[in-house]
Amino acid sequence: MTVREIARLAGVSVATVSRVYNGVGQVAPGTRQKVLDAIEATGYRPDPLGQALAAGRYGAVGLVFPGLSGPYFAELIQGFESEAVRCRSSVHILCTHMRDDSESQVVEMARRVDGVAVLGGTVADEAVAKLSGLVPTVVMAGAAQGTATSIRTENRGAMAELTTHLLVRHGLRKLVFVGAPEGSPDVYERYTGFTEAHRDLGLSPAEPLRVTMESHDGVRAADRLLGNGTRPDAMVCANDELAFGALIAALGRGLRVPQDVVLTGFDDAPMAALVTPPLTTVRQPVRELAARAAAMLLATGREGDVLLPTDMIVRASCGC
Amino acid sequence: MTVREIARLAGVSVATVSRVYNGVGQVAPGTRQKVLDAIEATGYRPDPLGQALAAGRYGAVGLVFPGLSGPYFAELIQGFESEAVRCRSSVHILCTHMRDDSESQVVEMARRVDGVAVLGGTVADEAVAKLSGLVPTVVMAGAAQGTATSIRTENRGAMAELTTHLLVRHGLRKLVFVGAPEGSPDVYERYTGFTEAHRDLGLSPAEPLRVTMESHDGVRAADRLLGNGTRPDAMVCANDELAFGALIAALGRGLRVPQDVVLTGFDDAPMAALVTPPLTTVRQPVRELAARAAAMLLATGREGDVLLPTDMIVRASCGC
DNA sequence: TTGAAAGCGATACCAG
DNA sequence: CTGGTATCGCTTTCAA
Repeated sequence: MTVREIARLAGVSVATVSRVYNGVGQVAPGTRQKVLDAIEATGYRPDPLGQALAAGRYGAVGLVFPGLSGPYFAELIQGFESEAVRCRSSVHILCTHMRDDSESQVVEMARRVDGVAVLGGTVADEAVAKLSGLVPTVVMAGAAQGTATSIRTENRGAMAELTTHLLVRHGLRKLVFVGAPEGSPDVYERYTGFTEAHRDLGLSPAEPLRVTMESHDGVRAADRLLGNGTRPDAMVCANDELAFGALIAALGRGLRVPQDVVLTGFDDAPMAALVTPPLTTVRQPVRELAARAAAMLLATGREGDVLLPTDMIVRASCGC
Repeated sequence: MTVREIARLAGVSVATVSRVYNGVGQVAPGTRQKVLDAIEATGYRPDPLGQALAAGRYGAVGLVFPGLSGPYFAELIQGFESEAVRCRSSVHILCTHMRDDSESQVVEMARRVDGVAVLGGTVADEAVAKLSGLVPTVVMAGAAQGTATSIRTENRGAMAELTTHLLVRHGLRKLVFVGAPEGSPDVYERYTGFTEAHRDLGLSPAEPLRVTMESHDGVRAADRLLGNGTRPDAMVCANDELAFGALIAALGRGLRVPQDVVLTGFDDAPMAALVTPPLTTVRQPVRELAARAAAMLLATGREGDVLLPTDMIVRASCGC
């Protein structure tokens, strides 16, 4: 079914079909009805390709992230997708993980979409800057580059608050940050909050235990940290997944949480409240972050950089 | 940059530019070089939209799934995406979760891609049949409908083997299947294997504990099952995530696994080998499943239905 | 109010 | 070996 078919069926020109379908311009009621009947009878829907070519718009937005695992990415993708679909836009995804030619692929993607949202730390800053010259771009959970805008959550302050809580309220001293600050802007900011809290109290923070962000990495981290005699007072994990892994490993060794070792996370994943002991963590609105990123891409008026608030959630795993 | 620009720059016709760029037909070396120079100088890359319109192909494939979380979906998406990108195709995603108009959205997606892979149980069978009339379709982890093909893993046999192991090798009797058979073809098949194993031994299986598939559901399931006096011998979880949640909940109550309660999973997620005790489960090639689904969509010769093998992985959580 | 026709960007056939 | 031109499906002037 093409416009021409419908035009033939309704005995009008393609221009009129287009006008009726899109509800623009003036069309006589009788003519309009003939066209609507033809559309109804055939179930005609315009080919998105033709529309895109004519309009110079693609009706699609892109989402770029490194790889994915755990509830964080699940929320991110679903938040983004929901908003995009609501705006009648389709969603392209690109996982760059472990691929060396990711920059060219991102640029390639940019040619097929009306805007791209990229997760901070996924591609090089220069690539983001370049991308932003091609198509509206928003960096999620990272810093804007070029003409891109950014949307992020308050990581640093929340982690500083959490760390201070451990240091002051619980009097802990041997804290180890679990996560790689170099891995992503998010983790970098969290680690910055961690060190700031120490410095503010005249303490010097330990080196972070650099691991990736999946729960099995938390298991390994706990095995390294809790195995020998120099066990830390607390493992301050860069996300909840790590904390869950660490929790399983700690319990598996017969250690008690929080008595023998304190554990904290970040994200407030659904399971955080359900594990024993419930996890002290920081809630961040990931779904909203992604949804707003999509909205920023699709909206006409461009918003500036956005910072979403986070909340420290104190449960029992810190000793409270 | 359009073909016309390049043609003008190189002093040739658009036809020649197209020939050079696509490496088809005969072009004189000198002419070829002029075109290549112009392409090089401008960084020209043909607009995918124009190509799609001319070729009647979109250079994109679609992936449809309910919602997502956990390692299963991570593997699925990444496997699909990797193969699609390898075949120079872009990836559209659609999450139907909790959306009532998913059928029309799937059809809408079908109009923008060269093929659609849908996860079994995501949309109604009739919708899949309809879809398969529109565009090449493959059902992952589910039954084919209409002209769609399917690719799945051997769920039933593996679960029957695992259940038999529990029943015969460990002499357990009170087994509870955790998962909703109605939720997806995958879980249905697993439950079928579970019941078959019972019947083969003249036993009658208990009703399944119907829960969704995320780890926090495993926590809740364990709380329900392990709380009162009628604790089962084993929780046979429909996937590893549920088992992890159940493990955390069990350990949190001071129960020992496998002495007090046996736990098994399905998927062999990375963490399965790392938890304490290591999880007895079934390994299924999710990544390969998804990659082959993408390949089936993109390949010229259509494959028939595919069944991928699974492996029972016996670790310590079953009592071995 | 309507239609003819010019794009949008690329491919491919048919002459030359 | 090369160029002109029709074509893909749609939108949008411009005239009538």
